[in-house]
Amino acid sequence: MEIPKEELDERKIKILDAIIRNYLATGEPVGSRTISKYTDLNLSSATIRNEMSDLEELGYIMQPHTSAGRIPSDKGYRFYVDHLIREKDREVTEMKDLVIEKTEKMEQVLKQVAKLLANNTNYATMVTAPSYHNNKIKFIQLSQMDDGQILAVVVLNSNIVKNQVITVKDALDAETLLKLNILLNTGLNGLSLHEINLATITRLKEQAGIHSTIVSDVMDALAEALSEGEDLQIYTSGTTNILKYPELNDSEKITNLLSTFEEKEELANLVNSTFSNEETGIQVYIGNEAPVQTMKDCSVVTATYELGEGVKGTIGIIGPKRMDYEKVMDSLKNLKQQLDGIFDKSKE
Amino acid sequence: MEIPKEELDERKIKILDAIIRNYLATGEPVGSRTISKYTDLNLSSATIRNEMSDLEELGYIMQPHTSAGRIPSDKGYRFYVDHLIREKDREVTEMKDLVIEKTEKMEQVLKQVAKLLANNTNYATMVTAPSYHNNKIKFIQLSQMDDGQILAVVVLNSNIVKNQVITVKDALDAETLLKLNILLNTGLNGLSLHEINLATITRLKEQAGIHSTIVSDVMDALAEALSEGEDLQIYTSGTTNILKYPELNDSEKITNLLSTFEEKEELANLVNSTFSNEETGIQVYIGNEAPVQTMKDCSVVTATYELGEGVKGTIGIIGPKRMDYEKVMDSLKNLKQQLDGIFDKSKE
DNA sequence: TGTTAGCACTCAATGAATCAGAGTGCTAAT
DNA sequence: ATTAGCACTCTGATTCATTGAGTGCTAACA
Repeated sequence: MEIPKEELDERKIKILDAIIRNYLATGEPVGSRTISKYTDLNLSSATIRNEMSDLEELGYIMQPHTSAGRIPSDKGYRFYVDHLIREKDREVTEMKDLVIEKTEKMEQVLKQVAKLLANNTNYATMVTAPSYHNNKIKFIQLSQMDDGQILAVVVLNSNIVKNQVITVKDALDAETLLKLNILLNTGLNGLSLHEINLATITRLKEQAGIHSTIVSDVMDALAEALSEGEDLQIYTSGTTNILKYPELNDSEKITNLLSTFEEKEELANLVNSTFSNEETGIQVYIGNEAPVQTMKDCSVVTATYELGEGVKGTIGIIGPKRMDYEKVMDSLKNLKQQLDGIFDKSKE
Repeated sequence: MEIPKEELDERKIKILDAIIRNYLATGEPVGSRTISKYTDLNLSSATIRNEMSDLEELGYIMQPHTSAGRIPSDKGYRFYVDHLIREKDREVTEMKDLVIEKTEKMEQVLKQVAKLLANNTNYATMVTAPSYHNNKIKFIQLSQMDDGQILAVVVLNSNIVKNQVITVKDALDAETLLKLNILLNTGLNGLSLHEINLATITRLKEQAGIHSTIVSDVMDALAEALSEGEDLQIYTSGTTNILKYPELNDSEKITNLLSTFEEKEELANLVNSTFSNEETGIQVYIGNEAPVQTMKDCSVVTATYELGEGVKGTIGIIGPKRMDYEKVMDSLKNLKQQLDGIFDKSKE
């Protein structure tokens, strides 16, 4: 990926660049005459035609039909994204609107992010809540709620709170409850969720003695409360934006896409495969590269943000292949930074 | 509404009925010949034509264009819904799929309901969480989470749990916390949310003495935690179903409709105006009757369910005007009953 | 050898013209 | 009051010609 492919000389690259930029701007196939004027290399349309013919043979561009101009192929877009995008530092003014309002509720923040991004880009967006896997238990509290019902509250390191109601045979007296609370807190505090293994659990049960069944119940509840998070909170926004792009505006495509957004399960694939990847933390899927079949006519750009200690979430933008990659990647980079920081702020 | 309008004699009603039923089934404008065969009254198409001409003049049906059959007008649909739908007891078999799985989480249940209903009807659906207004406080618990942070947990009568993190200047010792907990619980338990007035609050503060500021904080937190519910939780499902109906399948309409579903704010109007209304608890909006402008080409059927003691929520179905009103109303009745019951069950 | 002018050719998009079919409204007969 | 019959209207599908953008190729040129 490092070496600009040898198969393309300077001039071809310039032409390819011009074609793609022009197409991104207009959405129309671009012809040789246009390029002949648009670029600074002073060449006649005929020469451009020859070059374009080569570029097509190499697979970077294609014709919708014989007598039309050229549009970029997936390979073309890929080349553009990998080599042609300038890392120009865009004025930050434009990003002003992307300032996240500070709120207590994680959920609110994420919804806000999705919305903001959708409005700002005119594409569809998704944001996932951070995964809890590496999150640590900060605090556990059991309280008697009712005869026969106990409320278990678990607070995780990033101030995420989970509740679970446990039904027990007989009410516990205050003293026992206090003991259990202390037991659980000393036993589990500071553990990350997958550090709670069988050994930990049996040890707790032993210590609980006569009340070991309660401990079991609590562990079950804990598992359930947290596995609820497992099936992944995903917030989407601006899904109707995709209706704006004629190349996607076909009844079947729209149904498929919108369904994918509504069901959300599929989107998890995007998230799962998006982890990893290089220093920038931003990943671009063009057409079929995306791990979600229904998005084969789209491009997807994702970023992962991190709330400290491996607690990660994903932001994604879904739009037509001819999306404004530069702007989108910039917006994501910007938001990613803000989100990376938000944890510390919310702590203070 | 009681008296079948005198302007329609027996025969006209029969014909209108036939036209509407036929149109609901096919979606095509229906002509005189069709009616002439479809009904048992043995009349020639010519006679039907005369009657249809009358019906049109009276505003019950209309022609998309001169040489087409007739379709029902809003007034026609209204008449149909009010007078023509038979209260036949539909086999319950068909409803089998509509059994709600019992789950602890209210949120899960509601999402499930929306989905179930959407799959079953092929229309778009919405379900709102019950409003808390008349819900009573069951239990409050403050716990020390961290230095400077207190976790407040509030459980409402219907087992809805809300958390709020409170930041305080200095940590409280266990004893004080216990006192505050007792104070709050004895002071607020069993009160519905709007029963907490200034008098209650000042009394609490007095009793708290030196810690009155904490009480203030708690009340603020309480307000915030519960007002979050105010901006109305609405779950939608099957929104892409509306793409299936050609009469709605027009780019602009779709954008508007889907946006309404995504934004959700507008949907609140449906909910607010849907309260009240007669014994069945089911309400039908046809076209412009709906309090949401974007739904002028749709019909909306809503039902309110009740989780005891005035804690109400709404279920709604949004589809084309030619929706299967009978089936929809039956489904809603069915679900409404199940939901009305679910509270008691989840208590046991 | 690379570049360019010129020309024939292709194809999508547009619009006019035509035609069939469904359905109506009206009139005259029963 | 009902019906048969017919002229009329309008939509939707089909065909056909026209236009214009853009290409590929060839031959001339620097």
